[in-house]
Amino acid sequence: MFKIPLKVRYAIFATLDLALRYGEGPIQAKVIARRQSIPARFLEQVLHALKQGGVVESLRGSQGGYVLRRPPAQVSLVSIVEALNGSAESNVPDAGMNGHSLRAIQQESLLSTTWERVRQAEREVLQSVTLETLIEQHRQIEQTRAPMYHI
Amino acid sequence: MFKIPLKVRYAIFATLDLALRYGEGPIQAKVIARRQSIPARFLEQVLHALKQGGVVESLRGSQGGYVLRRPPAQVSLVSIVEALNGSAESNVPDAGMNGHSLRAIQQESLLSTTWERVRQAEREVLQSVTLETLIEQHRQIEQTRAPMYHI
DNA sequence: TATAATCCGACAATTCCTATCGGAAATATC
DNA sequence: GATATTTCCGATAGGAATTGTCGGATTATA
Repeated sequence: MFKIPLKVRYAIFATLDLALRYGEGPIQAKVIARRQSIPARFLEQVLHALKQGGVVESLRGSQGGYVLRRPPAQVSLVSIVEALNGSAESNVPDAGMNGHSLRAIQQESLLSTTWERVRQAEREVLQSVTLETLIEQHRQIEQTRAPMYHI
Repeated sequence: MFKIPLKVRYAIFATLDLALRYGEGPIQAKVIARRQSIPARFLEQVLHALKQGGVVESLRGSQGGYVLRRPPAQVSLVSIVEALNGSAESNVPDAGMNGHSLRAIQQESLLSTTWERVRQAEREVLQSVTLETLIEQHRQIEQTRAPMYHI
């Protein structure tokens, strides 16, 4: 319905990469980028945001890298998405009262509860999906892929 | 959570404008634009999309304009939003199998059900809100606005 | 015929998203 | 310590999507 930025997908697959190796020590952004086909330099930024959002722990310096802060089953997609938005995302383009007429404000208040309900609905779905969930789905896909070969 | 394009708001307030005058004959795009503070020329395009989506009826020529195709209580926000998207909106940026590696396809299939659930959740909320709903909310806001004056 | 309106395609302007870059700071290893 | 590695951070380029404008064709009214 509404467009989901590529950044979100990158973040999910990066954390999923970490989840698949949870407990094996830090993993470098460069390595994740190669494995998940994500532009390395861009991924750095995404991971940085995830760190600020408390999803991921970073270890600087040689042999450093990133680690999930919590086990995969406790990392929901909401936390990932919200980490990227910095918990801001005001939805109203320029709420700074600039050229905003009284009408524009009234219009906002009329739809605000609807938008809030939409956001809440989105959140609930994303909350119900964790990295663990995705790992399971991943395994199932891997299994059902082999039989595909003799078609 | 995910950004809602301005176009959507324009469409909602334009149809709401029609809803408030439902049964009083066609209303010109120019008039709606002025009343709702929407760029006139841009609104034309939005209304055109709404017509294609079956939300609105258009009458060409002098004394023409736009009319809701159905009573306000039967026009939900989903129909408005979907009219704007032309029922397309593939969500995957470039599913044309171009440079899409096998990995990219697998990644998509892993998240596709989640995205589908998100879209469905969005749809359900938008389906539950009709122009009639908004008119009622509008009236309530109008009523509670007067008392605000002596603060 | 004159006027008023939608229709339609093209395109300009702007904003947002994606991506890249250079270098600073921190850390492990030797 | 010196060096290599890696995250951190700000700046900014590039590109795509959104937003907005324009000219004129078409359709209808009067």
